[in-house]
Amino acid sequence: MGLTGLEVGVIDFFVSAVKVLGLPKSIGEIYGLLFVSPQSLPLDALCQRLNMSKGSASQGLKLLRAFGAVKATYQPGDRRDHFTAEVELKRLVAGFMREQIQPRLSHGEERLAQLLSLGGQLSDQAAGHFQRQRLQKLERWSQRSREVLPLLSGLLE
Amino acid sequence: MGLTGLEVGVIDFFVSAVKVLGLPKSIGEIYGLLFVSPQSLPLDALCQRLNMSKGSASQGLKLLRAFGAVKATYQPGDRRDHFTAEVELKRLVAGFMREQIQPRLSHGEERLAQLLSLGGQLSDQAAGHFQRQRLQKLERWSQRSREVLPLLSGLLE
DNA sequence: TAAATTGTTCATTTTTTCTTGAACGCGGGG
DNA sequence: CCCCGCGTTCAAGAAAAAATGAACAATTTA
Repeated sequence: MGLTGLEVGVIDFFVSAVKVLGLPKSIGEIYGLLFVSPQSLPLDALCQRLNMSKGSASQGLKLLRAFGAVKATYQPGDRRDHFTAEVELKRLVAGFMREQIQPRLSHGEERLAQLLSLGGQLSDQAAGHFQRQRLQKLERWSQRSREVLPLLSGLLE
Repeated sequence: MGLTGLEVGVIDFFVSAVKVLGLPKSIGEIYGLLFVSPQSLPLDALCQRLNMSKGSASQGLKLLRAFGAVKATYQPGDRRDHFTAEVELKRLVAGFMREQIQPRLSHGEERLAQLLSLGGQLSDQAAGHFQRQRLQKLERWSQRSREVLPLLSGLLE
């Protein structure tokens, strides 16, 4: 029922990792435990071993599944879903990009488009000129991100 | 004293951007205002125009300077520091990597080293074997990160 | 079909993070 | 030498994010 030293260590490792990514601790706990566990685990096993509420575990698993970071495996003779960690770094990164980065990037681009239309109304004075240049700079940044970020997944073959 | 529509738009843009990076809103506000401002601004101008406390502005600028995202420019006849936005994407990314990512990555590697020593004590049973493999997997991930992340800065030439 | 088991949702509470503002230190001028 | 302007620090308060747990579907099985 308690966790071994190794399990605690691995879970801790993932907790720090997901915090870097801006995700809640519970996500790291769940993924970490699944990562070290030889067997797939059902939701209530996660709750018990991690001292976590059913609600947290359910929400955490939902997000992890959306990333493709855990998969549900059918276990014959058991009505419950059992979960397993996906451990291919490339897939984890791809899932994170798709679910977290891309949507925000798109949103940012919409915002930028609105800014550009505002920019059209700028004066031809020095200040207006400067600000138009800055908006162009933002456009270039946006373009670069679209080019470079997808490459990242590729580098992890 | 108030902000123009464009200024609000740009600031908003950067506020969302820094949130993606896990940084506080105030950082985005400061950088955003400096980014659209043709002139360099002293601390108290930032406070006034952003309705922000001196404490926040000071701390925000400190972090932004550590990133190399703003530079202090000397203004003759004025005892105050004046600040300007650094707008080269490559440098911004490099600064963020250096100040935020690399330290956490190093910390993670220390943790991993500890885990590996724990792993030495694992049994030769199936479970121990499985967990040893997982630790190897973590080592490979760590190695990949060390290889790939530095490349990112390079791609932004 | 009733009862039991599994998992989800969401309002509330708890925890964490950010901001504030007052106190402090430092360096000039007067 | 003392005062004043500028900036930093940090304890306390405010705001934001996450966890809880109870209510609710859905699905099985008895």
